[in-house]
Amino acid sequence: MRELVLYDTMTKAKRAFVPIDAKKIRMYVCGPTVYDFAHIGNARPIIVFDVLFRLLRHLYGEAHVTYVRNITDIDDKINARAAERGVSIRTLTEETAKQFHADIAALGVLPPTHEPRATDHIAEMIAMIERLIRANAAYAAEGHVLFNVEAKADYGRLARRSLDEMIAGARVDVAPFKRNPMDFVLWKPSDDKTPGWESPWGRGRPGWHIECSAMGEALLGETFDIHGGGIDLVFPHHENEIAQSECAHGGAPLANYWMHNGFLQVEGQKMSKSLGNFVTIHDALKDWPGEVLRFNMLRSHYRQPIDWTERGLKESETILGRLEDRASGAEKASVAAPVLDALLDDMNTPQAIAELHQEKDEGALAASLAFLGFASDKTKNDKRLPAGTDEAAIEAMVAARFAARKAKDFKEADRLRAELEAMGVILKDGPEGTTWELKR
RNA sequence: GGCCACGUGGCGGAGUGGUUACGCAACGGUCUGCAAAACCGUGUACCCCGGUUCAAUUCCGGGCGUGGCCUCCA
Repeated sequence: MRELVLYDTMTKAKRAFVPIDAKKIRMYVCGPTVYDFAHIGNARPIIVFDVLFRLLRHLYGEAHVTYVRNITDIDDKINARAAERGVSIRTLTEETAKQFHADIAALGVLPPTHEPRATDHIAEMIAMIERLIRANAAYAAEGHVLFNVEAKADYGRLARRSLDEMIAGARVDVAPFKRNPMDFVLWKPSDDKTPGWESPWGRGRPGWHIECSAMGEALLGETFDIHGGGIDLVFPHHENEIAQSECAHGGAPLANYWMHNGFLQVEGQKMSKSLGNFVTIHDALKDWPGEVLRFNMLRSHYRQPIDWTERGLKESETILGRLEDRASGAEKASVAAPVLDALLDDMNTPQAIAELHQEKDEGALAASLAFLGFASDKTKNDKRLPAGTDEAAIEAMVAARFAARKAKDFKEADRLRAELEAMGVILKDGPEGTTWELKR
C-alpha cells in the first residue's frame, strides 16, 4: 500500500504524513459557531475532514485516532442573536447545536471523538492567557488582554504575510490601546447585558481565537498531527491560534500539518443572504437525500473551489444511484485498492469516484462506497413521495399495471404507467417483475 | 491597494512535458408489447500572449477573468 500524502498549507506542498505517534493520531478541525442554521459551505469541511477521519482510522485503527471538532458557543454574533430573540445564549446555542447535529448526521458524517464547547473551557482559556502574559506575549489594557504579535518572530508565516504588509493593508481604525496595530484580542470586557465570566482582568469574555488554542491543548496536547478548517480561516484565525499556542508552549509547534478546504459558490455566485442564494443544510435536505449532498461535495477535490448547482446535484443523484444499484445486495469485501490509493494521495476523492466506476467487483464497490460514507442504498425512494400519495397506493398501482401487462392489456398498462408518471414514479420492468423509483 | 488560489471537451472533474482519464448529457445500436433501466459504440478539450524545450494543457513571465483573505467591531 502507498503512504498517505497530505497537502500542508504551511509548506505549500504535499508531504508524506508522518504521525507523531502512530498509536495516537490527533486531528483538530474548527467547528461551527452555533447561532443559526449551518449552510452548505459550512458542510464542506465537516464532510471533507470526515473522509480524512475515516481514512486515518482505516490506516491506524479506530482506537488510535482522536478527532476533535469544537463548537463555538460564545461569540458576539451569538450574543446579538440571543438578545434579539430574548433568549439566553445557552438556549440559542443548545438549540442550534442540536439542529447542526441532525443536519450533519444526514450527511453521513461520523461523530468526532470529542466535541468541546468553548464555554466549558473558559478556565483553560484564562490560564493560557495568564501564561501568555507571563511569557511577555500578551498585555492587559483597558479591560482587554491583547496578544502582542511582535512576540512571535514568524507571525504571518501560515498566511505568508509579513507584519509590514498587513499593517500597510489594514483598512480599519486601530484601537488606541494596541501596542502594534495587528495585536489581537484574547479577552475583552463584558457589560452587564453581555455574557461574561470573572477573570483577573474583570468580568469579560474570550476573543475568537483563544478557544481553539485552549481546547486543542486540553484534548490533544501541545503539538498534534493535523489541524484543519476552511481556507477562510487561514487568516486571522489559524495564524493567531499558532501565535497563541506556540508562545504558550515555549515555541513547540501547534500542528504538523495544516489542511484547508476550498470555498464554495452557489450557481456561480458567492453565497450571501442578500443574493437570496443562501443554502442551509437543513433546506438542502428537504430537496435531496443527505448522501447526494455528500456525494456532490466529494466530486470536487477538497482544495478546489466548488460551484454548488442544481444541475450538479441532479447529476450526483444519478451517478450515486447507479453506483449503489450496482453495489446493492453484494456482500461487502475489502475497499478497492485504487480507491484507497486515490484517497492516500491528498484525499483525491474525484479520482476515487472515477475508480469506483472502474471497479468490476461488486463487493469491493459496496465496501468502497461504505468507506466513503455512503452506507446504504437509501438514495432512491427516500420516502419523499408527492403530497397525497403513499407507498402502499403506489405499490398497488404498480401491481395492477403488472397484472394488466401480463394479461396483454397494454392499453390499461400504459394508462397506469402514465398515471404513475404524473405522480413522479418511474417504472422498470425486469425479468423478476416491476420495480419503481421516484423521478426528479 | 496588498497577499493568495483557481481558469480543462455541451456540463462536472482528475491528471500529465510527448500515449484513452473518468463520469453526466447527447447521438447510434442491442434488449423491450411500448417505455424506462441495463449493456455496446461514437466524441478528442486544456483562458490569451510571450519564453524555455526536439516537444507545453502540464514549466517560467505577463495579461485577462473568477473567487478568497486583509486586527477587535462590522
